[in-house]
Amino acid sequence: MGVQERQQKEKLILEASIRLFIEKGYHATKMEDVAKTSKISKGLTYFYYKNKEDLYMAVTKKAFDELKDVFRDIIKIKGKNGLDMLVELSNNYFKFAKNNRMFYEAILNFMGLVQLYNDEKLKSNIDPLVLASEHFQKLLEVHHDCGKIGTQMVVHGIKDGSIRPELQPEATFYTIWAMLVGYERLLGPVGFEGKDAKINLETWKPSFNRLLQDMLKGTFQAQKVQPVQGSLF
Amino acid sequence: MGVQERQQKEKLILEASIRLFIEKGYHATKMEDVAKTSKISKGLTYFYYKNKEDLYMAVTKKAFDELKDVFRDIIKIKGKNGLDMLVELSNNYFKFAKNNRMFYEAILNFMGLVQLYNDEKLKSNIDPLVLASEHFQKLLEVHHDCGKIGTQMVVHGIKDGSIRPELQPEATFYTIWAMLVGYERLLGPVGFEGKDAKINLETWKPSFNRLLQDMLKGTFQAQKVQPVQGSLF
DNA sequence: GTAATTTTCTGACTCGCGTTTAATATATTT
DNA sequence: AAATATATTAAACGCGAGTCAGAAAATTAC
Repeated sequence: MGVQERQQKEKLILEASIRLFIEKGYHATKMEDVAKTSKISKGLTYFYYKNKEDLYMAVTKKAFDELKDVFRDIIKIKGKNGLDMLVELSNNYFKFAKNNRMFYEAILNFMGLVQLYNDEKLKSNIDPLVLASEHFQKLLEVHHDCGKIGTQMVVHGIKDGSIRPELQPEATFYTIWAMLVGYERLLGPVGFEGKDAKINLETWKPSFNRLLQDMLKGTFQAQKVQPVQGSLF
Repeated sequence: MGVQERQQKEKLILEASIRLFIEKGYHATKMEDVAKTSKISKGLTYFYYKNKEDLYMAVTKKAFDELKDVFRDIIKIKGKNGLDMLVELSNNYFKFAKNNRMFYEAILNFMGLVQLYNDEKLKSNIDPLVLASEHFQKLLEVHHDCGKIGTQMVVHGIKDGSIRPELQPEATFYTIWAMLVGYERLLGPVGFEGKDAKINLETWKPSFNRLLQDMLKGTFQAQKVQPVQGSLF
């Protein structure tokens, strides 16, 4: 069995687990389910993946690769200025999170993992097999790739005049990304703010977009934000 | 045993589990550890809490209450304009996340839970005992409280002229909160961006602060962001 | 072409741990 | 003090992640 065949088998298991994780979630998916769906024995899954978390890391890698595609798809479009690219990225980022919830959850989980990793005291809380896994390092790289692509968009924007020139591109992009991460996370609770709340899913989005763009452009028209029609995304 | 005594016993178990969760993390903490630390039998913990997740929800409630205190401590200070309050909130929010990592992790976990809750298809993935728990509803309320306090800060800022008046206070505050959530989450990976990265923990923070304030004030001085001395927070 | 050796694969087994339960002690009511 | 309700325990259950001894298949050696 060459490298080729081994990778194909790994892919089979990976795809089975992705299907199951999407369907029932990580915890409800049993290793035996994964084995059955992959039409192999339970023991064999442990031949290809160190343990369940290692498998999840492989899923996370797949997830992050797909997210990276979202970034790449936008930067390769010609005839869009930098700011518009970032607005488009913002929309597609939210679409991605909505339509690939399990994947996005995995990405966020990874970010949390890195938090632990950076803290010498908490590093030991991470499954050592995960740390030893090839995926962990790769994931850091893909994350960095996304950062680089996004930063390019800001650079574009500064060059074409759609973004104010005094901004440091990398820090600016990561701040935008931060807004996207946080907005997506807060959507849930905001969806609940009934009664005395003046905000809801329909009204927040346009305000959010305006603030994001104002921050980058720095040219304010003192006009009211107009609510959008229909549902979001 | 009156309500009083029961609550005291619950508190004992809660405090034991908080200590253990901080020390070893949720998964590494066994229900028997909680029982031993509380000096009761394992079975009895299930008399006071429905299951481990229910206990974790109680911990989350405590966590969110503490976060709410961070919000309240700032709004009650006199002689600060709205913008300065929000800058201070931002600093203290990050401090809170750093110094109470387990608590903050619990809060983020809750936000993820609400995401599932809002999705009819994924609602069933949530432990039904958690949904039935008194804590779940209470957590939504505390979240809302935080939103209200933060919104008040924006309202202050608009009144005292430190924040541009055309902004919708609630949407604006939630956007700020989104920035905080996302910044904190991205800190981990950014801490890794070595080699060709021009950003690191020291350089991002001041840029982030500038962008946040620019967004709110809308008065740009076209000056370079100056790096801060020393470590962050 | 077959024996020796390595690699792939299986399914029964172990073991830890969350949760349940039957039995007991303690408190409360009548 | 008997009857009832509440608090508490220890043992047992059940599930599922991970292991392991050995079978099957492929590869190499002669």
